[in-house]
Amino acid sequence: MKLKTKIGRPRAFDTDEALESALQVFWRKGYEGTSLTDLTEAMGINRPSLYSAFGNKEDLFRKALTRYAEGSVSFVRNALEAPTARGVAEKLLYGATEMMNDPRNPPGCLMVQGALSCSETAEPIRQELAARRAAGQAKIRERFERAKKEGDLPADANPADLARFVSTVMQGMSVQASGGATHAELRRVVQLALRVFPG
Amino acid sequence: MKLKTKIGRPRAFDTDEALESALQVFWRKGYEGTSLTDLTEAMGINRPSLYSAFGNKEDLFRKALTRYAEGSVSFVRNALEAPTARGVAEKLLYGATEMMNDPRNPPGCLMVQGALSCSETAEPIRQELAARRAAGQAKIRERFERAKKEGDLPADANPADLARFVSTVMQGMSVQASGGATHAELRRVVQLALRVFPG
DNA sequence: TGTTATCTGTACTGTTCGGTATTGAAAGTA
DNA sequence: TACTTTCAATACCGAACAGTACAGATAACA
Repeated sequence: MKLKTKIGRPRAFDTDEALESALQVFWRKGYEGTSLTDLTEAMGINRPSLYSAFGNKEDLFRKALTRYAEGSVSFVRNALEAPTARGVAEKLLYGATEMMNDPRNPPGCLMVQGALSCSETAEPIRQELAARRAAGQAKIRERFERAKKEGDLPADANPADLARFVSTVMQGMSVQASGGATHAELRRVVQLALRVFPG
Repeated sequence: MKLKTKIGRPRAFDTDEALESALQVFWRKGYEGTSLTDLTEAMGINRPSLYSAFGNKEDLFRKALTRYAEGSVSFVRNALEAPTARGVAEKLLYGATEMMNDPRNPPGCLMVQGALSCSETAEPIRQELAARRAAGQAKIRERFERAKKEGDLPADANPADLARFVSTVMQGMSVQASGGATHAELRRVVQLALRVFPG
């Protein structure tokens, strides 16, 4: 669908780079805190170029969010493949500390920082973020259910509760990082959280 | 200073009720997501009345925040007086579950939901919230330091880390509540978090 | 070398934002 | 009753918001 005839004036900017710049701005300021002027300045393009390449502000945010999920958050996929439930939790939580304190990016997690509370007009974005968080948590729960079947988690363990616990800690870490918590501080939080897991 | 002569037309609205209404709106929509129109409609007063009684939007938010800290968050003060570190953690975390799921209020915690990410103009509010969260965490740390001296926490315990852990879980719970987590679900998260505390 | 399709840049749209000038109403004081 | 003080309500301000019309520029195609 991008393979149409190449007739006409070619695009003068790299859409991938522009999307990455937009992602950075949304990550730092949140959906509502970001203006189109913020975006066009960071992306180095004009408004009509932005609209023709990405649709409107909401479309652009969703595209940036997808890029984020497939980029910075890809560590989650690997974490879920760890051999034990404790290993999964370790990789998730330590992975989160690195992601949320990467000096190349704003602190915290876009799925938390993007739109926790907002006006009615941004409500669809808020819900999209909540749905993505819930989907991630469900993936963790499924992994823990498997771990329980495999005897890797004790028989009295509750996979849903453990998944929610891990999610809650990661989301709290986003708030902490946004408030200036250092990488070392978050790692010590993770060490404590991991006491909940056998192994 | 409110006891000046009562000359002149008296105020036609209850400032306390109006402030409570403003708090509810800020709590639900966040600082930037709330417009002056949202506020005046909820408070049942006109703009000039709002400005004369509360100053500008930022002043009003700070007043609402103080009301919040002295009202809904007052359970923290009681929690810190529990006899043991574990008791403190229990009261903090279970208190948070009730506060964040009180059907009379929006879900979550205003100090988290108010302004996690925002534009430059709201940056002072963002920092105020971060400072208040840090102050609360410091209070918990001091309480845990005392517990360690009293032998109530083991000698190898790190009060600062434990305080950050409890804060992190509470902040994560705010995100969870904002996403629709139920009271029972949050209570089970708390049960897991409390495994970190001896007793 | 035209023609056509697409992009870029300027300048603009209507709307909403936070904040205020102004006028008239309502109370206490004399 | 006349006066002073304070509040309430309308109507407005300039600025910023998301989004777009339009004209000029640049490429592939015939």
